[in-house]
Amino acid sequence: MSDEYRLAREAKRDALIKLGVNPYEVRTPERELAGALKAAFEAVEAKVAEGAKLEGRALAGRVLANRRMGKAVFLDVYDGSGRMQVYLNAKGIGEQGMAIYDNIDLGDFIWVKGDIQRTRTGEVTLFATELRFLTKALSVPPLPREFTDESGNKQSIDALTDPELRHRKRYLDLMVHADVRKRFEQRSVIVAAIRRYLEAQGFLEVETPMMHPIPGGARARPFITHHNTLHMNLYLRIAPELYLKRLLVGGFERVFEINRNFRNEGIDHTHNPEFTMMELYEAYGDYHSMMRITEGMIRESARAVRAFERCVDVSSVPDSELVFEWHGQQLDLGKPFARRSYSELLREYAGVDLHDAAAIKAKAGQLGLETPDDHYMTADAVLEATVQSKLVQPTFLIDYPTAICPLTKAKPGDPRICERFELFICGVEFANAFSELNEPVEQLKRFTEQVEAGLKTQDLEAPKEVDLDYVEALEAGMPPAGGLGVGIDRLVMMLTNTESIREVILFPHMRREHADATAAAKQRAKIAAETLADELPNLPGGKDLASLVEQLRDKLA
RNA sequence: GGAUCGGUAGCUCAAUGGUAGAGUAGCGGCCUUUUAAGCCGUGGGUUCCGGGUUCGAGUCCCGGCCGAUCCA
Repeated sequence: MSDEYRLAREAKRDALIKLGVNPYEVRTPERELAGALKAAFEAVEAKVAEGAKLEGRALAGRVLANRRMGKAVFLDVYDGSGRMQVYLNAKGIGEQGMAIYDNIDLGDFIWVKGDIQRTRTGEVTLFATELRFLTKALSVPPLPREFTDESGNKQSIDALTDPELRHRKRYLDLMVHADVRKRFEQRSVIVAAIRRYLEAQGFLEVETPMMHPIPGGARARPFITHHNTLHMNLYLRIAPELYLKRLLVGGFERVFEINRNFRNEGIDHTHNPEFTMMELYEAYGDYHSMMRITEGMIRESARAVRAFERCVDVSSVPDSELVFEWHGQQLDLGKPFARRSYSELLREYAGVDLHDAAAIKAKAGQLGLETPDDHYMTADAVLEATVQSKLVQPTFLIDYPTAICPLTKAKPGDPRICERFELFICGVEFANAFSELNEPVEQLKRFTEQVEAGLKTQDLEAPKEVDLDYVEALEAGMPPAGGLGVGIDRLVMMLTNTESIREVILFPHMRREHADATAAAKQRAKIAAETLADELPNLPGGKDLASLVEQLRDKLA
């Protein structure tokens, strides 16, 4: 029978109730962390020659190992700080206590109190004089095993190695993999370091809408959602950019936001449909100040990770210690980042002049690239194919062609080139920044061209509509400014030497398990029918159609 | 979107087209300082789903679902 485990645990749960024990206890008596108890014990030990002892200390946590030695028992209890061994016997906790013990399974939570001493084998152990049951686990935790094989090598059998299971049931992954927990702690350390860095420079953290009436600020297909009572479609944001710049118009001079963006594109080891982006805007700044901030922010994040790894103070980590390994490369984040111009690198690696449309087209053909019917978009494809992977050490790729940067100010003296950079490390884009375009007339022109070009070429990623409200905001006057976006997930990947974005996102997107293609299609059709039924009555002449849709909806239901 | 690989006990994995197994976890027993505890005994399966070939399919074929890797 497949649920014998569950039945056994349910029986123990019921036995606990019979003993007068609540298997889902409400309150936990005072307790200390395993790590703190060990440290305290070792401090006592340092002063006492023999028989060091800490009396009457309590611990709470999850039981993940149970070694019964006849009438004595050793449990491994884990809390947020780590592991502590607990010793139980009838002499310590009484027959009643041992009766409770008989109903403990791996995965359950308990509270114990007693004296801390070393065992004969030298392990710091809590010899329990009191045992309380806290929480029953009805399923078996996947347990990692370590053992020594025939040839004497230490081997470990990892529980839960299947990435699918690990991601779908992240709670189990976290429960049994200390390194996974650590990676997410590092993520938090990185985000905290960024906040600290920006706040120290006078940036204000703000929150702007996640649901946009017109998606903008990036080239990407949006997710569409619907507001029922407003009878309008909304888009999950693809970038916060246009809202943050409205704040510069309003008078905030330094703002940033760390939050999710949503892009309706494929999923692979570097793309998750929702990902975390840091965007900031600095009034009176430009792309030079953005380079300074980008470099400083990444360096401070790196320093924070090093300090966390070594359990030392952040300020004690020198720049020379900021070498990180990623994709098998040694990356020196302590040294100043290189700056190379777009046209220079294109000439160096592709052998073509950025402004020579014919040469670019020929090169693209030679590389077998799908060429959009657009000079500078083709140039960008050529650059991506020839240059990008060569940029291993941190490199600012600067001075982009204006034609592919609708939100960027042109360089004084050359309208074909604009003040934008992207930061590449190991061939991966880490940051995107520019001197922000703040001329409303020019902005309207570029937006309009972008929409028209997108319609003409059926470009799904191009904007479908001009955000006139944003242009109107610029008419009120936005100060000259620099803006910057940094992908947080990628930064965490680099600083934790991780190859897949799914390993740095707690709950990466997964398809539904046991999905049925037919049922899913029916579901989508049903949603479409309901939306239509909702919308049609509001259209002139829509009433007749609405009744047809009602029939359709009933059939699908 | 394409190619390749994978899905077997709670977990980690075996199984030439011929009775689906092992370790661990579970259950029962012995053992009051163990730590992969040990020893004895014992239960546990929709082999991802649906078809097909075959006397016979975990295995071969087709379709689907869910992943992984590489490519676009």
